[in-house]
Amino acid sequence: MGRLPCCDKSNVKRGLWTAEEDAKILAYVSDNGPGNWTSVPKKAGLRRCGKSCRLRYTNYLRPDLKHDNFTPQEEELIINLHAAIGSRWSLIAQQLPGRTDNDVKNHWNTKLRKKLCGMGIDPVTHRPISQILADYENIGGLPKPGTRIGSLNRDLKNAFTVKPEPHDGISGIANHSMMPIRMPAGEPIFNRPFNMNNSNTINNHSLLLLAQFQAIKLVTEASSCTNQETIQSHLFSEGSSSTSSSSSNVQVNSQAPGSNCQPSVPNTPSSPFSWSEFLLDDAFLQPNQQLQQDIPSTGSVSQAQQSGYNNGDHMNNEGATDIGYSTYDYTGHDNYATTGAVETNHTFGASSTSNHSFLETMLDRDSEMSWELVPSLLEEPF
DNA sequence: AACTCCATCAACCGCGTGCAA
DNA sequence: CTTGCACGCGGTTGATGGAGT
Repeated sequence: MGRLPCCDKSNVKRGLWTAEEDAKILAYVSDNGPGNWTSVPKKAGLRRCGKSCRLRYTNYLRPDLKHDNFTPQEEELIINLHAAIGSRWSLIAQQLPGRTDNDVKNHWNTKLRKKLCGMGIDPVTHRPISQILADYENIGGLPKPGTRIGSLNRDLKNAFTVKPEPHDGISGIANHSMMPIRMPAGEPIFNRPFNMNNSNTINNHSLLLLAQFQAIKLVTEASSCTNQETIQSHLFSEGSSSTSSSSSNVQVNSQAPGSNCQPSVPNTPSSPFSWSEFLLDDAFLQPNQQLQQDIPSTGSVSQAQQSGYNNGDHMNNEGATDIGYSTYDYTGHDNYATTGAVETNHTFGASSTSNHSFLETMLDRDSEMSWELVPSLLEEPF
């Protein structure tokens, strides 16, 4: 019961594109506009899969694309957004005019991840590697050899072998190299000790969302600053948050090593979240150590509420997005839409509507989160 | 010079989602 | 309500070229 192939693989050319093929695509698009990709190969006289044509155009031939190196500002934005929303490359790319999700993803995987490792920061959790290791020691000794902690194994080599580069694209961040990335004062749920025995927690799935919300808020606040130093002080300094008080009403005393904002969490309400899914590779975690999920969600997000994400997540053919949140401009610059169409400019930090909009996008994937919990968790009204 | 290793990035793949029939 | 199609997304692969030995 496999999925049918999108085209006759034996009859299509694969591999790198020639200038001639590029010209055919461009000619087709200039005549007909982008879209209807399945019929493009036939109409344009190409022996390529329609999907491949779309990819070639959107990732390489689109006239608005930049092909030069990423600037330090772009790199910093990518890192900040990755810390906030994880590997949602298309969302991140929308904040970077002229960059595609593929560009951003490749740049992250080949450059930024290694740079963070070299700075002693785990690129998955955006936490100091030393702190992650310390947390693991706290929960019962060092992991067995071969055990994966976040992206530690994958990047361990890089962490110790990264060479200094003459042009450090993220030098501003590198200045903070061994400084822990601090969540807003009082709610450093990423920084809190990982206590496997304490079951007095809210829904663990919600914890991850809370972490994301806080990170999003943080990035938003930072992005609203115009001056680089202030941005960094928001992101890396102690006590620089708007969520100022400690999170006293909810015990948030666990964290998800390796989980970050790209949790490999089942997103269906019917499949309960378990820590073991985050710690799948961590053989030393015994089943009976899994945290309990002892608080049922109240007022879960409805399907209607959730629909925002799925509509807005996808770019339309013109590269413009459907709903407000995704055109929010973290950098404070003009919104990006490849056709030049600009939608209403929402300000995430200043608009409760857009806050909700953004949260809806997260809640769509993580629908167990209770809306009522959000303000109290953040201790700040939306 | 020959070979191996590694980084980069374009391209591919499978899956999820929206939508129309 | 179901089905099939089109499209977009994110993870992964593989070709290529440069660096190192």
